[in-house]
Amino acid sequence: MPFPPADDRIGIPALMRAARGSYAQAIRAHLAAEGIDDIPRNGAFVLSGLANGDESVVDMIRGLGVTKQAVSQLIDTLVLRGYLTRDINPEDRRRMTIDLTDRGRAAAAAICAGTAAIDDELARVLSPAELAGLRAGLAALGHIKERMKEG
Amino acid sequence: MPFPPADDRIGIPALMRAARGSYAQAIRAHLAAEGIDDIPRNGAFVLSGLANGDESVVDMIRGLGVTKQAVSQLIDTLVLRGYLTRDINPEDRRRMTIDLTDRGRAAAAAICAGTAAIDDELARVLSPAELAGLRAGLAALGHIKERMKEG
DNA sequence: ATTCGTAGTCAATGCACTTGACTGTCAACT
DNA sequence: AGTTGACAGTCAAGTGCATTGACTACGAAT
Repeated sequence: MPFPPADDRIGIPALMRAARGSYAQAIRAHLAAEGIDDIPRNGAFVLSGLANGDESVVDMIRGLGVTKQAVSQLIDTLVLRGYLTRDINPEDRRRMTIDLTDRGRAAAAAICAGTAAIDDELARVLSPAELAGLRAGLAALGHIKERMKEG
Repeated sequence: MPFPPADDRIGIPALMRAARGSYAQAIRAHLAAEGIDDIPRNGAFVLSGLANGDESVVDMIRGLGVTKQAVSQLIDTLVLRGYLTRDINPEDRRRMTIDLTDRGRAAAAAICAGTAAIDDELARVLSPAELAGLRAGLAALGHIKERMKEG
């Protein structure tokens, strides 16, 4: 392991990479154990978003960092696979109202259980202070681009 | 922002997603400022790996979490774009010896500067304790899959 | 000399995302 | 009312990056 590049520095890049891959795999494994193996990459995010108040495509774009077209397609395949329904919203006929099917609700539950399991495992391994640092650090990374523009 | 799904829990998923996107963008922006805009996604990892001791394709697979074919292709395009050279290793003619060109060295330097800048920004924003927590947390996430299998 | 494991590439494929153009709907202004 | 502009969403085509499976070439061990 000749990485990370620097020495006394944080070396976030390598850590980040490893974390992201491993984390995604852990969730996928958890879902597979429940017999769910046809959820596309960002599908988990959409499903749990739906379970927590999101309703239309635009609602989902915010947290997701991709274009509306991508979300549209994503929803398309989730509808196709029986996780969602999509209907015109009568209050604003431009919008779509996306809803979970039973299958979708089950999947969303499994996803939440999976992330909760990861959270629990983290809580078991890390001290409360480390946990807080992790949250703060990830949040900071979330804004890092804007911050560096200013600074 | 109806997210994250849970309440008193960590909500790592959403944080993670935001962090990863923002972080990648920050690095790309930094490279673009140096006139470098044709580095593929994992290219930065390969270049800085090269600058720190990696030599062959197998060396890079370890940290990267992708197949050897993918790495091979990645190197292919980096060679094509003038960042790397690739020659047969005379000591073991199965292996390839990958080397940075001048252009590649410049890119690697820019990448290291970019990640260092992010590290610095993090150090400015976070307390040392939070920083340590971030590192520990990311490291833990990196092993989370194996850990959860056991537990 | 055979056999096996390793390093790497080739070719085909698939998924997810992007851009650009488009439809349909709402809201505001004259 | 009629027009203009912004917004929600989809369609279609193309790209980037990964995957799988089969293959070549080389080295090491028996």
